[in-house]
Amino acid sequence: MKAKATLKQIAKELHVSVSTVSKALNDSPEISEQTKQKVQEYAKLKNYKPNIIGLNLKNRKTKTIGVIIPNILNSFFAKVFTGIEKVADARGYNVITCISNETLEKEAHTLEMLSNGTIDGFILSISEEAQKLQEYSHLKDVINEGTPIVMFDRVCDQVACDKVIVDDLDSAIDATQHLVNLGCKNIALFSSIDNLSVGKLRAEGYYECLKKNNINVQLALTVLTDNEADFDAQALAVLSNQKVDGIFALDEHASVSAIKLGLKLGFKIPENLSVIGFADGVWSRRLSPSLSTVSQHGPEIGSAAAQLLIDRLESKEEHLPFVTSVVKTELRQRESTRKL
Amino acid sequence: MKAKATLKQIAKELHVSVSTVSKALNDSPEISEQTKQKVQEYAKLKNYKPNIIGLNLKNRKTKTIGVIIPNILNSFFAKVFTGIEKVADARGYNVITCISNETLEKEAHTLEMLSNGTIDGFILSISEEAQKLQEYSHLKDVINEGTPIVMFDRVCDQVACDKVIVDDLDSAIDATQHLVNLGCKNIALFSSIDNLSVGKLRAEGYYECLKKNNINVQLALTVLTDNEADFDAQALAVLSNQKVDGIFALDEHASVSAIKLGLKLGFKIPENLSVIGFADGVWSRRLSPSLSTVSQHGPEIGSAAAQLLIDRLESKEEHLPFVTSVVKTELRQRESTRKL
DNA sequence: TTAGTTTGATTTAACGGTAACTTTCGTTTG
DNA sequence: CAAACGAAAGTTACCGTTAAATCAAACTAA
Repeated sequence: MKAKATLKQIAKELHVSVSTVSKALNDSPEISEQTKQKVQEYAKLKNYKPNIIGLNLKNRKTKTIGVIIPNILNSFFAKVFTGIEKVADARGYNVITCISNETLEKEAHTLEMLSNGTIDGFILSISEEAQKLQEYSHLKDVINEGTPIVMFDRVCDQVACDKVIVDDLDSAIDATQHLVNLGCKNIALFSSIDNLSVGKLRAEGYYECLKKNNINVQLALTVLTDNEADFDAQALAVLSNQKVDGIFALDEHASVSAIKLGLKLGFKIPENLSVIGFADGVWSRRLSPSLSTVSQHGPEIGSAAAQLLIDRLESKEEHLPFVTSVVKTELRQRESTRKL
Repeated sequence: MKAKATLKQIAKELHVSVSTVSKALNDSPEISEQTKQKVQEYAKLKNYKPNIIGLNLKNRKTKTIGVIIPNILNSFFAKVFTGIEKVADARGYNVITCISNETLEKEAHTLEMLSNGTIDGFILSISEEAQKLQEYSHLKDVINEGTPIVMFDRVCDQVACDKVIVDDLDSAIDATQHLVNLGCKNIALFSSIDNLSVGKLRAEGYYECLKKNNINVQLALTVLTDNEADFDAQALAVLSNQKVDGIFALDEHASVSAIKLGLKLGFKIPENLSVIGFADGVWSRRLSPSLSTVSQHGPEIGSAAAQLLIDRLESKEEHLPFVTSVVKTELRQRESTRKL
């Protein structure tokens, strides 16, 4: 292990000054071709790479983005992450990733730890706990200190920043309408994320659509929980006692359970039970029957968020207005719904 | 947005020297209690946070780990990542994450980009392409420059570094043996990762186990591909023509396809077809029937890797010997295999 | 010839922080 | 009363890099 080459070292060994070396390597016109060549060759020989830390200090920026994700095992977030990473990489940025584990404490701690020069800006989706407690001061603080934030998916109105969301309300209306169009009369609403802003919006879309079609909301067909265990129990009850012929599931767990419980209770899917769920593409395809989904375009959300952040970071304009970018969802019909 | 507080600023505003402020904030005994208190209070008021970049430069380290993962959508890697992140966080390290997308180019590029002071060490799983081409010089270069690497899961003997692996061979033997014990006579081998070191090892375990039980390997029951499309075609053929009564699947895709194709072709699982696969826990449980798996303990692999790396980074010992840590797998019986 | 410009390099300062090494000054102590 | 000590603060150098300012020598033009 040879010590890493620095400008100083090279300068000494070539008997020139540090700044000559620096300029030569940056191809400055102030330096003669001869010297440039000599320095560049020697630098290559020594495998010189400019130390980024020194540069960061000088430039007061790091070309690094902090990403805070509630849970990387949720494939939606994993997909968003791929979108972020791709754009960041293409534009020359690194990504520091942290997992809040849905806790406020970890989220706030991460924000605190990284907002000291380590990163230039954040992309995050708010943790369940922060959203439940409506505690957003840690986010505001960071923004006030001058570190921009882009929020995605789970956002909150109270914080002024760029946002990337899915049109949850409209998507839910469309999905529900699709079930109505298929002829479903008793459409159940399944959610295990009723604590999240997105969960509430999607539920609202369901209600709105039913009203528009003059269908009464049946509380007995509604499962709104904020955890998987409660959900499974209630969903089982609803499916056992009712003549459900359609299910609209608001999250991945609810979607999978809908199919699994439906099959177990003897429903024929999609013949006498149609299921549409918010879920990720890869696994929806792998289920049998494969799940018709509201596809959220995770990678697009991620890349939109990264573009927004980097655009802001690189803009000389100090007071760029905040934008909220809406990524359209798409209804992907697979085997769990009848064809129209 | 107020400018961030620096020592210099505070010093000027309090009419003391920079080093007095620095020492006061670090609670040095050289400074009087009075001054300390004054400085500390003022710093808190100004919400001073030491700029990490300056410190990094001084200390010649960043307390940041670079993680290179072939594909974050593969839930095994996502699980490993959670393990890495958890340990890193607990020990005060940040994690920069990059996705190689299974390409050599991105892997090498990432290594190159980050090994200039940005990070203290790497944790990575070799990309498919690098493994196929047996191209490891980029890894050796980084190590030679003094940046330690820990490899996990997909490793290679040619590079001297710490490694964390699963005992793929033994796990495969155990899994196959379990199928034999269940009375399976015609056990198919399903792999869509035959290009990877781990895939080859697992296949070898299958062969070894059959030999031990005096069962002939039937080529007609063997599907060894390196991509999902080929796999599906061949697997369908094998299942259509044969009296298969057991399947040992070496990766997630092969596992899911085994169940899906089996059901489609009219097999009763587990009554007349037992399936065991290498796969992730969450989704295996969600399949119907749920999949019996060789559980790879992703989080443990990640945390072991992070511990190894950080231990090395923080050791004063220059030439710590390289270790290979083996994380035991576990056979998780679910609905896709009969009970013994 | 001499001032003025070019060319090519060096010096210096700066980014933010730490720490070894001074300096200053009041208090003991011989 | 002066030398010695110690507390508390200030100076300086350094980490690696860039860039503005400066400098020296060679060349150009009046």
